Amino acid sequence: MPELPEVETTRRGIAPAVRGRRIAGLDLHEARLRWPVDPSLPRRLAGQRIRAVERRAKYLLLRLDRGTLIIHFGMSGSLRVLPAGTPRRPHDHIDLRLDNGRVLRFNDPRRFGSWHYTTAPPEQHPLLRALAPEPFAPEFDGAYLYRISRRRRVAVKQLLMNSRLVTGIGNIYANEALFRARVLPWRPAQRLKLAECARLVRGIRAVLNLAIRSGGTTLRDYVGADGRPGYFRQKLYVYERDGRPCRVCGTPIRKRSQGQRSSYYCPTCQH
DNA sequence: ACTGGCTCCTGAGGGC
DNA sequence: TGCCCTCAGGAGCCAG
Repeated sequence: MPELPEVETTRRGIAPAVRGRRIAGLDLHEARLRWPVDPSLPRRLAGQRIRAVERRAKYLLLRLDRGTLIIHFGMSGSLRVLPAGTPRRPHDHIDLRLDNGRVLRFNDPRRFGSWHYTTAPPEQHPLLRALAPEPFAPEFDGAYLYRISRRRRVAVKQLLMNSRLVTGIGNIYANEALFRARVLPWRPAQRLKLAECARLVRGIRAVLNLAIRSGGTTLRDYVGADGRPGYFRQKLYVYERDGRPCRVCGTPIRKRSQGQRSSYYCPTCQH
């Protein structure tokens, strides 16, 4: 799923229902996620209050009294707020029961998601330690992108999807940001001009902002905290639009395989 | 130090 | 209808 806009939409959706609540219990129905979920989680979390709901890159962070829950949605994960006692559906793996009669329920058909708990500062956790700056942080600018792309031969699209270099971007938003910056996805990173890097930063921020405002992009599994899909899909310029006319110039959008993933581009607008 | 390929898993959709 | 193949919002890990 879940690139930055979907995680952020979930964060905003669940925050009002969970912030300040006490954890009544955790039901672990399926621990075989990307990494096995710690079976002592129920004991360790019970009774703690949820102090804040934050996001780092594509990770959702629940700040508790004595530690932090670090949740990742993988390719197909989602988190919903439901009334206690709502019958479980297929792939509902974890329930975080709250003291207000609600349950925070994690569903993930492909089980690429993860749940970790740490009592150390979360930024020191191995999964978060090496992450690049947030796309909206001041230090993430054209000069930054230009600097990290020197000497790298990888295609610019791969660079955008490398979380040690750029965070929050997956296949959908990489394609969309490249279209907005008018840069072809397979351009070697080291050949980018400073002006193109600046356009990419603007394109990344614009597409992420708009997607957040639309509640994210739903292709298959993703739903927000209220169970409703995101509707940014209708505003996509290139992703899964091959054969259809470019919204800017009318040229048919093309699709090409790049590193085990699909790239979509306008052969006229992008160079 | 980079880079590309493989891997985990389930489900949907297309071709025959 | 059913079977087989390909592909899908991620990203850690490994060999070269």
